[in-house]
Amino acid sequence: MKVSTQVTSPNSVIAQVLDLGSGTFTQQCPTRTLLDHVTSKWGVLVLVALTSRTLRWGELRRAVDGVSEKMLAQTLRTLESDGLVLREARPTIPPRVDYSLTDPGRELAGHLVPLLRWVAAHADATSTDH
Amino acid sequence: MKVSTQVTSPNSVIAQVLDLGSGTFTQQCPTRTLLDHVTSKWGVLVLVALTSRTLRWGELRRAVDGVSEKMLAQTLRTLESDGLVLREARPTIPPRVDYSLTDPGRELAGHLVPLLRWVAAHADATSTDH
DNA sequence: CTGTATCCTTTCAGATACTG
DNA sequence: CAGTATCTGAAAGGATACAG
Repeated sequence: MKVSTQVTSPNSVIAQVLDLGSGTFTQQCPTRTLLDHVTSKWGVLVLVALTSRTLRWGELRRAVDGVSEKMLAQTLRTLESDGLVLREARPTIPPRVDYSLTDPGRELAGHLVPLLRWVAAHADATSTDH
Repeated sequence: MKVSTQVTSPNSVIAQVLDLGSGTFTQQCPTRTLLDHVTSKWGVLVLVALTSRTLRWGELRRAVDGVSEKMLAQTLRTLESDGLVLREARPTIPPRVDYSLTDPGRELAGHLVPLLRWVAAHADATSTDH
């Protein structure tokens, strides 16, 4: 009859905060993978940039300052396979490819925008108070 | 009065979406650093875990499944220096250290919780439709 | 214009061992 | 209990060249 101080499952705290079944956001959970995609360095910025409107490859590259071609391509492929971004290639010369948010992508971006607004508003304060 | 297709600054798209001055979230912008901290692999989970209540080191380690001691320490130091997490060490034997959210940290976590809820709700769908 | 392929450097991250 | 220090392999990321 052991009354341990740790009766609950490993990550119960996070699951509890989110009102979800225990086991969510454990290491093996698929949520972890998706979370890493959407919170990736470039993923966040791409999703937010596409909030305004459909953008072409070149426009995206300029919108997301500092991204390399390699990382932009990789990020877009990931987000597309996650069903968050729609890629539409037109077989014209010169080629033209449009990127836009899917419905789920737009929903997600809706959560990211206020987050980035908060970050922008507090970046100065946090960098000066240490 | 030039009405070119590209009159605005490099990353104007993102600044426009966020209703902020052009230049926000450029590569050199301090917002980028803070954004990377709060959207880091372990940072997000630590902040959400601390939403429920103050947690001790050992509790945090169990709450954030899969994190190594090294990464937990590194993440906590970063979040503390950003003014998001408060660290309170008690000089007792054995040592006890409490971690909690500061007011800004709590505000930020308020944006992260709905994001993680959305991710949890869509993880299955996005992983099966490719 | 829209990418892909390759190389190379830097950073991330886990394992292990050790300290107060 | 709550960390730090060091080592090493894996992964991210950038630069360049090139292709459709």
